[in-house]
Amino acid sequence: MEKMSWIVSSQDADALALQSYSRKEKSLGVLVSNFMRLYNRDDVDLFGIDEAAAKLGVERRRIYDVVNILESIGVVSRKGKNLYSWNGFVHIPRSLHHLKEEGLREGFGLSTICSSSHKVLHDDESEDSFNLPPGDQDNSSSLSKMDHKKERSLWLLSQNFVKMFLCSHDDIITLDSAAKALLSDSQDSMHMRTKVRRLYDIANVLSSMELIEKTHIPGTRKPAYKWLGSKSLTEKGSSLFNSTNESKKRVFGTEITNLSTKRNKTDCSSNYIRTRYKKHDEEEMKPAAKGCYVFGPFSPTDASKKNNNNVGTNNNGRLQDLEALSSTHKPQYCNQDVTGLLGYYTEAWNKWFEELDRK
DNA sequence: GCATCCCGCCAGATT
DNA sequence: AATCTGGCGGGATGC
Repeated sequence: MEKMSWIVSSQDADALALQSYSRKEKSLGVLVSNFMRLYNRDDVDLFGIDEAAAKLGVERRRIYDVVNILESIGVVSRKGKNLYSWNGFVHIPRSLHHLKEEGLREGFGLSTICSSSHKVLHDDESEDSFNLPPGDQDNSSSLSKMDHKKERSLWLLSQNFVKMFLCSHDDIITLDSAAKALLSDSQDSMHMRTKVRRLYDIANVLSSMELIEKTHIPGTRKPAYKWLGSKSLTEKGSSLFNSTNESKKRVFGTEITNLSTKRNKTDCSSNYIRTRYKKHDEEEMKPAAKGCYVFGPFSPTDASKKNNNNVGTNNNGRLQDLEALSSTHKPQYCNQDVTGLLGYYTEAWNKWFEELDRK
């Protein structure tokens, strides 16, 4: 077919200008951040892969990556086909406790930076099957094929990576050393590469959750990760993903990810929802109060705060504030789902205030 | 030129 | 048979 790419309409040119690919915007870390914003709310119980993918504007495949890693630390758990339950941050300390005990039993307490020879967990060794996907929990005579697959799963790799931090005395671990340690005997360089790739994925997610942090081996340029731990996890759960304390390293969560062009193959037919959050908009959407996360970024509390400043405001004032708030933010949301969500909440607030008014 | 890791193919599992 | 899951590694992007 003839190429006519030099003849472009101004619209096309605009489209092209918008299509500058940014790898960072599409990172798993950003996705997790957005995922948290979407689901880290009291009123979320179950969610589906499809739904999450659509709302976050990414392919299903990426959601699998995220939920597998989140499941490894208990934030979500698989309930069935295309169905996960949202457990939230409160489950992390318990999961970490489990992982630590399990890890100690399995010999994860050895040094990991230099040594690469401690035994790798095979899943059937863990009696305690916390968070195992349903269906994996019962068959004790598990098939070796299954074990083989499980052994290579992101879920298990993530758990083992966390165990290394929890059980060893090294608070800094390189992905290389982790890969070696978790690769047991195989020194195959291809396996190593693959394992390291997966560890990057996991590290991105855990970094985004501020469980670990990228750093360097002291005195060298060698990149490594440091365990930040579960300190104030509950506080994190309430504030980490509401934009008040974003990571400085990467501007995680400032934009819905994976919305612009694909990396190479120009799939123009892609019907991904294209969305763009603006940092300053989010900054205006602060949580209700420290440690009191109610509605996530869509919290109505800004409105009520405004009210409090307005001595003697009536509900009309509240509604006006709400309308002002909604009109301030609404145009910024290009993602139909998110906009829909905002609309839903606005409507809910309106109803709530009307109710209050009547009373 | 190495570090990072997105992307989507496709095999295997599940319904 | 259709659909869901998710391991895997090519190769693009970042630094």
